[in-house]
Amino acid sequence: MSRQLPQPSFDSINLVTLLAALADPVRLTLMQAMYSRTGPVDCSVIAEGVEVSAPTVSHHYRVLREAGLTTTTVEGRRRVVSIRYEDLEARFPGLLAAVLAPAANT
Amino acid sequence: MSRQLPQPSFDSINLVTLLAALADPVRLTLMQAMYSRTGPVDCSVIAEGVEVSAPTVSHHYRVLREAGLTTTTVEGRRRVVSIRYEDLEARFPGLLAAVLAPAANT
DNA sequence: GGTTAAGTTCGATGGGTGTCAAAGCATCGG
DNA sequence: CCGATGCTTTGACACCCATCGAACTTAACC
Repeated sequence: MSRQLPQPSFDSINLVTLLAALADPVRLTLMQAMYSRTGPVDCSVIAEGVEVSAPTVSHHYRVLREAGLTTTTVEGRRRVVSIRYEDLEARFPGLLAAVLAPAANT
Repeated sequence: MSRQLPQPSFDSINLVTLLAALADPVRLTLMQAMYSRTGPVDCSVIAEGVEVSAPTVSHHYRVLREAGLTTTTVEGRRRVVSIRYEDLEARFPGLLAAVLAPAANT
């Protein structure tokens, strides 16, 4: 019933690509919003605090997914997104916490 | 005798700018080369493994410095560069280690 | 079926950026 | 003083990227 959008395998997650994906205000905001919650969340909920058009939000979700940061599944008309915690922690230990920690927001 | 090139203050180090600075193959290579050594090192020594022209190397050093990642001092004809360990660790704990750890190179 | 709703894809556009060659600028050595 | 050295600046070029409006796709609902 719910299919998963294509994403890079664990081994093909690239550090430069990952950093480039995080190096954008909108995408960093999305990631921080996901990080402050637990488990998969509806895309539109996460994107609420962001002030860009729908196509732009869609574009940013794609960049995050193709960088290996998130997993997106299609459920009906909606998209559910979640951070790839285990993969990222195994690949680059401590990176998520360092970048997305609330203290980094100041 | 040795003057220091301008760099952002501790408070004005921005996470997005910092990530953008790291999200480049050449600059990441430079940072990793600095990270594997202790203390300030000659710019030209660090840039040995990089296959770009001198102006490009100079450009990348500037980006790193203006992002708050490095400190550069002028000593005669040479430039000596070092990572701002203390500042970065205080500002974004664990970030340097997560990004520049040798394990991330694989 | 027809309609609404949620997201995506498709151009187009404007701004940013990595790269280099050439010229410029201090600095050291003779 | 003069040439060599180490690095920067400038200008130019190609390319990438964030953004949006319009059109499209798919799914829920009456």
